[in-house]
Amino acid sequence: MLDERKATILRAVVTEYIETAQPVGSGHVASSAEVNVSSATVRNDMAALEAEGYLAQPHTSAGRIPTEKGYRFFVDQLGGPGKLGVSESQQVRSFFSRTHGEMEQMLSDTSRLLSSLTHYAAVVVGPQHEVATIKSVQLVGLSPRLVLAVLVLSSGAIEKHSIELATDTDDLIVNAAAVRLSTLISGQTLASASSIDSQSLDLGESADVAHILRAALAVLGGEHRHDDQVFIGGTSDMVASFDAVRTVSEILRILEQQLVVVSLLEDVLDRGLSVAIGRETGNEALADCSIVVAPYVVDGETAGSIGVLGPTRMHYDQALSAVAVVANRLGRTLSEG
Amino acid sequence: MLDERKATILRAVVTEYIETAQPVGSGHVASSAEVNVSSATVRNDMAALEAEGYLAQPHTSAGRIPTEKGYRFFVDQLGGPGKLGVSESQQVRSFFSRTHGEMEQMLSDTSRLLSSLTHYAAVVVGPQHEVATIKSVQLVGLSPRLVLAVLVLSSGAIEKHSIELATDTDDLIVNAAAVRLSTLISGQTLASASSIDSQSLDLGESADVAHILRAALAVLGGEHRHDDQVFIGGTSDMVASFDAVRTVSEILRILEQQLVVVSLLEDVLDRGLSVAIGRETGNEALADCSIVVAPYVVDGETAGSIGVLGPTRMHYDQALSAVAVVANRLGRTLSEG
DNA sequence: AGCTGGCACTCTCGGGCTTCGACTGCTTAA
DNA sequence: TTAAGCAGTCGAAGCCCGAGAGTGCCAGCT
Repeated sequence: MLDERKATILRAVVTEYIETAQPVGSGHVASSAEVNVSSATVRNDMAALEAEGYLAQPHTSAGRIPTEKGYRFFVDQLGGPGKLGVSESQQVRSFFSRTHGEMEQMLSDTSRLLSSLTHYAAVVVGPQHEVATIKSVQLVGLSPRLVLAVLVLSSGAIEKHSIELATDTDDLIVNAAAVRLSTLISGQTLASASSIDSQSLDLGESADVAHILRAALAVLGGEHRHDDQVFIGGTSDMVASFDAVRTVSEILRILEQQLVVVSLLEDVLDRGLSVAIGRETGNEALADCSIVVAPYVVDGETAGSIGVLGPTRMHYDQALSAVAVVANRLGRTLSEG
Repeated sequence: MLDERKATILRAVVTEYIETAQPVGSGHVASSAEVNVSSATVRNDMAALEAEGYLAQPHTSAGRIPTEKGYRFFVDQLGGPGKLGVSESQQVRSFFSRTHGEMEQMLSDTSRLLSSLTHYAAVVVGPQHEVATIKSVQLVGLSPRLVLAVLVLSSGAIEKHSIELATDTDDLIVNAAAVRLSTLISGQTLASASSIDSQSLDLGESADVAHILRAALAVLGGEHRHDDQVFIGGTSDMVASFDAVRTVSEILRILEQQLVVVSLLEDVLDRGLSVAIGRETGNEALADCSIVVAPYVVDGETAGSIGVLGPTRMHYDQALSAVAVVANRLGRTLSEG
């Protein structure tokens, strides 16, 4: 599609623009190291690249800036993540050697790590609970009509659900229900636990206990995917890449809607991409943003995803490497635990 | 200190400036409803107000803008929070009638409510755990050397701590330790639980069980205040009040450090204030910001605090009312549960 | 045929200049 | 003590102009 020289010129324009945020002219390209032709030749090729939709001109007699198609070509021909710089990979190593236990804390710290590596906003989506099995379940009565169910999953995650009862209860009943519930669902996955037929268990229970059990199972079934854990860090870094407060505000609004963020990342992965550029993100408010995303694998299963959100003119190579390395290490660390 | 007319003029300047973000001149003040003197008289008084430090001039022949001292006077003479508008108080009522159970979710939603009421960033600091008693404690073995301790507090909050062991263990030992631990600390406060002398319990335990118990108690003691729960919402709204991306980035950096935010709010409360203006916040990066904060009371005890963070030219009356009303309702709702 | 140098043209950006208008401060009179 | 008037100040906006950066195209060279 693009001959070698045009590809080189396009590459040069993109890297230069990412660096300077200024439209880049034929002169700069011609004087760059990889290009050995005169500026006039570059001009001709740049005109062709513009005609084909890879570049755009903010106005006549200004330099060119890459279009989304231009960035897309640039990213595609990058061909996968490169290596991390020494200080960065040092930082990653020391982070993962230091980190331990406490999943929630770890994921939150990971988002901080990723944003500090890339200087963009980092998003870490916690493991799906569907594959994890229930390690332990506990019911705690907080008030006569309010019971808290606390589940500990094999992944180390904790789920809590409050159960509101129609009638008063007491600790004895709650404990009886807890024991029964524990034998019913321990060792199962959340999905299979929530599909237990609550009709089948009325036999042999007191009405009160059965009442609580049914309410508990209903609650487990109800909230399925609702509580993906999402950790977002480094928004202040990312903000510095933009110059209109208006844009910043819109982007922050997106990031505040965690459900949107999660589906954003998963959409991108579903489409088999690791980078979504501008409108490719599927969100008009992110027209000036790109997303770099990677899944992480725990015990052979894709568990969650991590990503960074930055301006379309982001340092794709660095972001790709950072995301890839961190996803890899995070998966491995979670697998051990 | 200030005669009535000067106070009125100052009030007019502040409200006008809050509305328009433009320096306000003597003409505007003179034509405002509450002032019945000519612009020349206003000019004289404004010059005096400037000399006394309530107003400042960006440059000669521009209008005046309030200084921090000016805002301070304005806020003080406001004399406590006023009433909320009808649509806002409607919103609050419907929120608190809808909300129920699940504390974490409730606090997070509260921060959303508060930011939607004020259009500034809202901070909600969860109840301190120190006063709450331990309702239930559970130990779950995740791997041979990793045990998760899950505490349910009377407030409905959940604390989890991972415990790393020096030697392998198994479920039998963990369960024995859990039973023992439960009898030891159930019903106590976190503070008193963590002060249990771990020497006194070696008797009558197997070495393995004692090992876990000691580790568990150590962990409880260690992290004391560390995990205040903080919920921040509405940053995108607040951002829109500023016009320099630079400023925005610095403010976001502060908000990302949750520990800083918590101590910021508590500092203000400790000084007996409900509003901190500009540098009064004690943070140079927040020189252009003000904080409005209120504690909330659960079961007669001050449990936590909520606040909003906005530009110094914020709508103090609205913010004060919103914070006061929400703090009040939140405390009452948490007291019932 | 393809590349290059040259040239005319376009358009932004910044400086300098002027005008306009919004203020102020001061002086004077009621 | 207040009001009115007046001169003075300074930023904002508009305008012009020159400089500079870039472009497109053409003619000539390899």
